[in-house]
Amino acid sequence: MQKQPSDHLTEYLSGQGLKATRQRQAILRIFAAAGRHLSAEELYLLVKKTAPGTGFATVYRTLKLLTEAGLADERRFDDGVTRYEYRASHDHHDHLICTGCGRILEFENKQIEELQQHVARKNRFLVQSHRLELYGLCSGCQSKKRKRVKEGT
Amino acid sequence: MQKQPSDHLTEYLSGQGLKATRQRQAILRIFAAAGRHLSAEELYLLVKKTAPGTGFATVYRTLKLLTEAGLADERRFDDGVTRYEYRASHDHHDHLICTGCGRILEFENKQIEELQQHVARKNRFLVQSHRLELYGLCSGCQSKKRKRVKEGT
DNA sequence: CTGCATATTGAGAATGGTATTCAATATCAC
DNA sequence: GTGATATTGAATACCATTCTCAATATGCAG
Repeated sequence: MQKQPSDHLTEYLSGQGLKATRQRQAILRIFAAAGRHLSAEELYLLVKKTAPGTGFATVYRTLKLLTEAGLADERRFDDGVTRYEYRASHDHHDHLICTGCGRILEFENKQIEELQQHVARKNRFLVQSHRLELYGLCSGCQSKKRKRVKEGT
Repeated sequence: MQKQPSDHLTEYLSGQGLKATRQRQAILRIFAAAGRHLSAEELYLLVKKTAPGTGFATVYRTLKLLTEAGLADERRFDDGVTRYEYRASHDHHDHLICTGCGRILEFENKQIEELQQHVARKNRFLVQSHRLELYGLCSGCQSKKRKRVKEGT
């Protein structure tokens, strides 16, 4: 049987002398099930449906906790809101962000990573982390734009 | 004679029906002379030395204005503060950011840009802009760290 | 050069996301 | 179960950014 996210969390918590509360378990479950980039606010709204008593601060703090536990990644794109991404087993990846509809696509490119290391070495720089984001229009928003142009709106 | 930043600004302003005020001219001059990434706060402190009456809101608004006029670039790194960079003639570039001392190095890599386009095409994505930041330790901070480890502090 | 319409300024206050405080409560080792 | 202590939820603090508004500066028309 595979290790569940909840096991991972429980382990981390007991290792740190922290407690596995009802709220933390619920938040993790809902966060993992959502399977997309969520802000604290968005997750809070989801959590409230199932567990109405849960406070915003708890959701907020739990997201930080999950990040420390390695179960989530913090992402700050250009709109000033911090989003969290559930970290399944998949590797590091970067993002394509549609400025039209806000959609977020993921990608991975080994060659780019290698070139980054190359750049770092040239500057005697030791890379701890990186972020690469491409902002633009997804295929859907490109068609919409073409249509608008054609119709002259 | 080369076109000066102030000319560029004046042109932009009159084109938009805006006014070339004392404050805007002073802010641009000081910003251009600083030649590094500055937050609104930092620039405000610099401007106050020469032109004490100038308000923070004006510095802030002028930085937005310079960005629209193409004389500045807005950068948001991971510390939550927006920084502005004077746009001289040099091309687009990306950043190495030292998590030890906050130092910012710049780099440019054509191959990475090409690979980004390749990734975009594969996803039928039309890139409008991108950001690539490498976070880590500059050579100075690496030595400091080694020293600390050696001394066991 | 003068007057006028209007863009701009500066101070302060509003905003909005993030982070903390604190008394009440839940957790868990014993 | 009991007690020490981590956690919760509500409210509040924080802080960069943005807006408001009355006073002022700008620049065009005449």
